[in-house]
Amino acid sequence: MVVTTIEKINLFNQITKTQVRADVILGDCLNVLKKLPDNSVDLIVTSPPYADQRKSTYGGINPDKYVEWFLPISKELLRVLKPKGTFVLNIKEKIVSGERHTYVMELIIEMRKQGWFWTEEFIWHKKNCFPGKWPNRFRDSWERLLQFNKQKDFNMYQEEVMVPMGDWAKTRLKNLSETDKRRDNSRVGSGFGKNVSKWVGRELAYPTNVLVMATESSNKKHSAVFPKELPSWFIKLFTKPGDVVLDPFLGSGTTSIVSFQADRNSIGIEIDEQYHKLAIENINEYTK
Amino acid sequence: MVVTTIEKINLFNQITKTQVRADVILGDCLNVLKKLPDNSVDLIVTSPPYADQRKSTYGGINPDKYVEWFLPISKELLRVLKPKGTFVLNIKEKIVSGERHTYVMELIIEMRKQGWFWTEEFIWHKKNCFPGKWPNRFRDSWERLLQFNKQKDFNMYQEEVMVPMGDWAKTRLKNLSETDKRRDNSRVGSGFGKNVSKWVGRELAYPTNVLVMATESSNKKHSAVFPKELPSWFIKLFTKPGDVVLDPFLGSGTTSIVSFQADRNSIGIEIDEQYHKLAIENINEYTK
DNA sequence: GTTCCGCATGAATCGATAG
DNA sequence: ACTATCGATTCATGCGGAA
Repeated sequence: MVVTTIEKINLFNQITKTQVRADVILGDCLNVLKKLPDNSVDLIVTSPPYADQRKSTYGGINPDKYVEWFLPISKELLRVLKPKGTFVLNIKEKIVSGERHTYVMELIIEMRKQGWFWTEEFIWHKKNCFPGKWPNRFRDSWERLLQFNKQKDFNMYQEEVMVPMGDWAKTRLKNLSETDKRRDNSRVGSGFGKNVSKWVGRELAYPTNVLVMATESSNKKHSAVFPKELPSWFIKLFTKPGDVVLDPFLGSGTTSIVSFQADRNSIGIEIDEQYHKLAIENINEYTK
Repeated sequence: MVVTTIEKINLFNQITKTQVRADVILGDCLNVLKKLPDNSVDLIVTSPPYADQRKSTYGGINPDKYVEWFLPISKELLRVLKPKGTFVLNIKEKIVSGERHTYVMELIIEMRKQGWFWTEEFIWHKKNCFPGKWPNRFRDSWERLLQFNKQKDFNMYQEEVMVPMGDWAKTRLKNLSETDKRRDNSRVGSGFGKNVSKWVGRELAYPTNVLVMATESSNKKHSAVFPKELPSWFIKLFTKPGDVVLDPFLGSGTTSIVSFQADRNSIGIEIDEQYHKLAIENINEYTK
């Protein structure tokens, strides 16, 4: 368990003392979740092991058993989430004997029966997807980001993720070249809102439900499951400083890192001892 | 019914006579489909009315009745499709009382029970999507393009839709040439010749399963459901000249136009008399 | 310091081979 | 026949070293 206190200077040049906790818990998420109190988490953002992936740590969940495996977990997540909180689930179906498996479709239907609202489906467009060539399909360059809520009324801070829309963007969109039509080079709607202050005075636009982000594959130290921008974007969108973010499948610690950096408390659960250790190392490194 | 004969000069400068038919049929697609013979269509590409859309023509299908309404149609489509043919379904779920409806999820599951293979889900990323702002969601800038097949083995002509590579391609090509020269000077190495020849002159890459295309908003005459590039892309990918393309919800005639332009026969079915008339007008205009 | 270039590295999938 | 493992395929990205 990691508990940290930091001092930060906020955007208005006022010195504030912010106490931010980053708890990294070793254990099976279902058991750990049962110990968390009701209505205590503002945002759950996670990327659970996909079917037949991460066999070493999760034993490789069979696609046919995936829904059955996940439903008890989502039930606990529903309990610990605050009424106005949000659950963002990063997932993609595997190909089984030449066709897409339907476990994600079934999961959505079953989670609604549990009481979840399926508010939206964002698309994560991975520009640098895995290479390969097959006779019957192209490379898979997108994943689902399913937004679930406990009720229709939830917290959403849209202004925090606005993206710059300069004149160049308008011109580009007007005069789409042949290449532009085929390839995505535009940053609008990509979810990049890093230095919004730099763009003050320019025109800002709301993003769409398609996020264009590259994976961080080249980082040798820790093979990040998803790029930091991804949880960071949802944290800015669905929480405010001081809120609590939960990731029941923490992996290498990405969610905890970006939560800490954004002054949000976080709870990360990881079943694998090696990943748990790695997560703590990464958090300490990125939050020095 | 429109029957047309055109003369074309093909790539080898040999004058050939190509007979391409574009049949545009007025009627309810379920009734018309029943008259089509088994295993006669190479590609079905369509954008059916979404739930509660086009109320005037289809009476506004209730989201809860959508699957029930579509299944008899998809059953006929399965029958008329050739064994190695493909069905591309452009669809997106509507928002019902604040959340995404699950009729598309249910449709996929039910169509598999009918015998369809759900091979892949392409994403159509609409860069210039409909403007607007809502307190609880962003603009919807993507739609599903569901690929269904009759069997695991189907026709696919991947080379027809290759896209230009990134800038690094030139560098890579240059380097390969350098390497090739060095190898030629230093050693005989018969095995290397093949590899190099594969890359020479190659500046194209295979696309992914995310299509970035802008909608055609400029045309005032008819609010086109999808841009011509969309059916055109799938026609090139899944058929060859002389094949038969079917669109059971033709609308303003886009599928027939691009089929004709690509030397594919087409069958378009449209229930609404005004749209049927418009489709014929558009086809005649674009194929002069 | 910049910019440029080479290089390793992926939540992959298929088909062939082996047990 | 059915499952398990392995090699081949392929391209955007960021890092590190070099000019």
